[in-house]
Amino acid sequence: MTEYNHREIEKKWQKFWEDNQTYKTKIDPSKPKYYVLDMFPYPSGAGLHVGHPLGYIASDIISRYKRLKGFNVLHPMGFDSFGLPAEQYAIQTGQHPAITTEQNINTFISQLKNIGFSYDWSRKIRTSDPNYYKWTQWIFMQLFNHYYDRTADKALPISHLVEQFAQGGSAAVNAVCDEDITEFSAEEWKAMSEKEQQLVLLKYRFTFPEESYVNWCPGLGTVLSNDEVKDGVSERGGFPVERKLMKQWAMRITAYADRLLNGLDTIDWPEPLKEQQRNWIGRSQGASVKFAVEGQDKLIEVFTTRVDTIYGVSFMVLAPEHEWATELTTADQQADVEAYIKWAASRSEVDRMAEKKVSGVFTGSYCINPFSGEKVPIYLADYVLAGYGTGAVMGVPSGDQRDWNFATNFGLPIIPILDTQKDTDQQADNTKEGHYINSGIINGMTYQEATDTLIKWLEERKLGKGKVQYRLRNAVFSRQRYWGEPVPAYFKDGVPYLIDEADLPLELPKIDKYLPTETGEPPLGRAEGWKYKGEYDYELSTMPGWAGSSWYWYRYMDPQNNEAFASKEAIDYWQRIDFYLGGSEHATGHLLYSRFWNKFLKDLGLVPHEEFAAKLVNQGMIQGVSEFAYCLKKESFIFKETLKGKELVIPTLHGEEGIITLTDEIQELFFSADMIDELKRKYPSFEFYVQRLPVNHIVNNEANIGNMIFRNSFRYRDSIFVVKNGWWNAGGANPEFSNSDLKAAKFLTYSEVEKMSKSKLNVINPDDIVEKYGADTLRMYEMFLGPLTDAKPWNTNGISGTSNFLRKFWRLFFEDQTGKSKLVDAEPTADELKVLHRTIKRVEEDIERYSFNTVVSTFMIGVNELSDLKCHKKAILKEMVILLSPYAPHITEELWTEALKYPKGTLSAVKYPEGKSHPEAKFPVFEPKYLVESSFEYPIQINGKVRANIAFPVDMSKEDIEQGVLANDTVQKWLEGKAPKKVVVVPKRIVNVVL
RNA sequence: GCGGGCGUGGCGAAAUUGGUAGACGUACCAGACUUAGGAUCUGGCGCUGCAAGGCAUGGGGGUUCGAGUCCCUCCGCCCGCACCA
Repeated sequence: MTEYNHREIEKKWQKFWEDNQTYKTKIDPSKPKYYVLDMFPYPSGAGLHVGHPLGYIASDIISRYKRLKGFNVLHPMGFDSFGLPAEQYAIQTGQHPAITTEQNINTFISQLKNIGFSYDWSRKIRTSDPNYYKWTQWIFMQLFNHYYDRTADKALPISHLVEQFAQGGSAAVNAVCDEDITEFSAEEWKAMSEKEQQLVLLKYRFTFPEESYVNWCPGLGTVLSNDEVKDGVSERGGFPVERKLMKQWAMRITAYADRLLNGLDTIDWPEPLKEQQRNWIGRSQGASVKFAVEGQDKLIEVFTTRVDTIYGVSFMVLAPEHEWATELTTADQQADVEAYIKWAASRSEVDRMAEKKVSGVFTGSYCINPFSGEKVPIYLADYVLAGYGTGAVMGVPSGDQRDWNFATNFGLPIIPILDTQKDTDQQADNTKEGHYINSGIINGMTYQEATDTLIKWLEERKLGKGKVQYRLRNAVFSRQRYWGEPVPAYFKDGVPYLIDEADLPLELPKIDKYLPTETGEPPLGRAEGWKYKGEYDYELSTMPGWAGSSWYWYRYMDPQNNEAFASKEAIDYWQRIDFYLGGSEHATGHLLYSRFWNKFLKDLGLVPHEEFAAKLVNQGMIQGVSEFAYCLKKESFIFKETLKGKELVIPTLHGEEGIITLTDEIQELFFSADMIDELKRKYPSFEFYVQRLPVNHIVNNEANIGNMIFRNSFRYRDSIFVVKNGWWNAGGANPEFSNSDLKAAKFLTYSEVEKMSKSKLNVINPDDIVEKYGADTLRMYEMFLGPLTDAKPWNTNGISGTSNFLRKFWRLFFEDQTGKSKLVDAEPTADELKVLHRTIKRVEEDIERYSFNTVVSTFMIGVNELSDLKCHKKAILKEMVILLSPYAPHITEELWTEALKYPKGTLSAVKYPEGKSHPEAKFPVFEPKYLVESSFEYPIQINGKVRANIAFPVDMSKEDIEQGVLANDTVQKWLEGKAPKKVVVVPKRIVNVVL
């Protein structure tokens, strides 16, 4: 082999790893375990783009590094293969989603293998595989069969609940349940029919069907969970979402609200992500207060975080959807109220958020403030949300700006309640400082005294209590789709029952079309004769996407097991994820649901940890650079030819007219950058007449025209365009172009950084990079781009640097032309050892703190220095090979076997599954001997007091400093330039500075 | 509005604890070699200045012998949450 040929080498070693099952992992109690996991991808039809591998490369480096450190590493990969795109493709083409999914998975696998990941592919899983979703269904059944017992503070079997009901009725039970539970005695329980009992139990089960308002997305024909809705439209597809009352399965995640919150303090996850989860759970401490309705036997309960402001209440507001809204309406207000409710219901989430105007309507009824006994009017207003708290709010205009706005609008009194409140007739003041006024029993008290007094008063009279409210709501668990896990439940007499465990998996039936039925039932309604025991109707909706991903890390531990989701032995050994890597977009979806299911499984004693992933890192997104040009919209087409070279009259949106002189720069409908700026500045509405046209640029950002090379250019409709604000050829300056081909180059495009996606024509396929530069270069370059956690645009410009580095490394081993080995057996010099040891130290430290980009720099520096030293010594280079192997596994395997002539496959410890590894094949151990000379840290004394430590440069000798001689003039210069006048170096490593 | 983060050369970025700011890589300039190439090697490259030097980490102020790093303030950018009572 003469030159570094990445194509040959990578093919060879990938085949070797596959043939030898190099990365197959087994339980090995003699070694410490380490579990590295990537969030598994949805296998979309578009295949991988360069953004996907970023995290995979980092986790692969961690895996290979940990293996070299002697850990038994579990590093699997699989596919979250249920999902919408495959189903929509099925609707369009009639092809079964399983087929599409299978094809996509194969594409993904081959792309992943191209990059040389050390996955144990024998542990591959797919959530859409019946052998996998059997266990998703099994966990669902456990959820159905358990409830949350507050006394035990954990999940317990429903059978335990039934026993307690039989013994002491509902009073005997302290459990998480629906709000609308009615009390019953043990005798009443026993007297209930089977159906009645089941309906009661549903109010306790972790998963249960219920009528509830859901986010219905007509565009997708399904419901969405809160985290799948962004700004009132669906996250996927951007279709409008409306609120609709539907029968849905729900998951009682709220039972774990406190544990989900507290658990965050025990895990090493990014702080912003934890904060997002805390917000999502939204714990707020306050009180509930019951207001009696005048003339009716009703108590309106409100939740407030400021019960201390109770004497400032001047009105009561209910959400328009509140169940008592109509009952509280008096006859003369009926028309107004009905109109308001109707109007409020018609408004979408988006309207509601966009419109800040105060709206509301008086019901005609009044309620009584339990403290003051005062009568306050009851309103309906859509600033109160039906879904949070009780759907009712006490209005305190002096202390809350929204209440203030409402009160001002409807002419309601504003009562100041603290002596420190200012200008409450101008705006609300939410201060907690000062002493209460106008406030009955709390007059003169401070905030904490007042709150305690009021809550005590309420609790004594059973008119309220201290209460903790969560923003977190139960998760909707039904999707009206085909391509998901069937729910293993059937209905008898309107009550849901689980199918027999022996009947798992409940497989997806074949259907002829993938659309909902004519009657509006989910696609599974089309399955002919699909009934449990031929008799009972199955649940027709399927599970949401997050079901299969909420426990998958356990399946990798024991993927083929047919008796359990994973054997006890496997779970006991692998425990949990040590290093989990994925995008932050899963903060309130996958990562919250997974924590919930894991806690549930922990309560059942099936898994050992309360939290499933000890460490989590969010990799930043690699964005695409979208090139686009502006052109006139079709409607504006007439301007092009007729008005070229003339003063162009541009009509604007608002009817006025503008004039601009068009030059030759307008051709082919495109506008130059200068023109766009000018037009935009002059005519703000100009944008209305132009459209953004995405253009596909040439892969390597170069184009050949005649004998000139243009970089950063793109091709569109056979014309070459030069990107951004200028163009140049190899010569640099702006030449005049006479060639007619080049005229188009005068048109400049814009570029924007945005998410990589097929529709934006900005996708870079890693296969192309691998083909051109090799997988090792891709791996190193992606790490070199910047900190792992930062979002960054893909930019191929710098890739030659890492490519050159690998070639340079190669040349340390071989003669360029002859292919002869350059390696020698001579003893390394101190300089050579210094380079090696410094590299080892930095690489180790940087990998441990996940600073993958600086590791690449360290390699480059090391190799440059070894080149300068003309160091071709085996003793040095074999350690460099091991050191580099996590980053560039192919070239290092090749160099090891070819140049270092060790037996094949001794590079990494994992090659010897029987536990034997070559003595040399360990990660090099840091040997401080040669590092001492690279830098010193000395404490520096100023006027007798140690003020700082100084790191002295490499080329200053230890003796010089200790003898008080400053040999190095850089240090001297630096110190003299600053405040100290004289520097004295004293023995015992103290530098004494005299001012 | 609330919460979190960030701001360093033409560009991506280093600087682990307050201690020579800009490592490393790109891009660019000059040169060497030459089988003319998108190869390799050498030198240069924050700004300013002939130089010595001076000025530089968004602006201003502070603490310190010493600040990219800590504190205050203003400006700008990004992310998350948002009628949550």
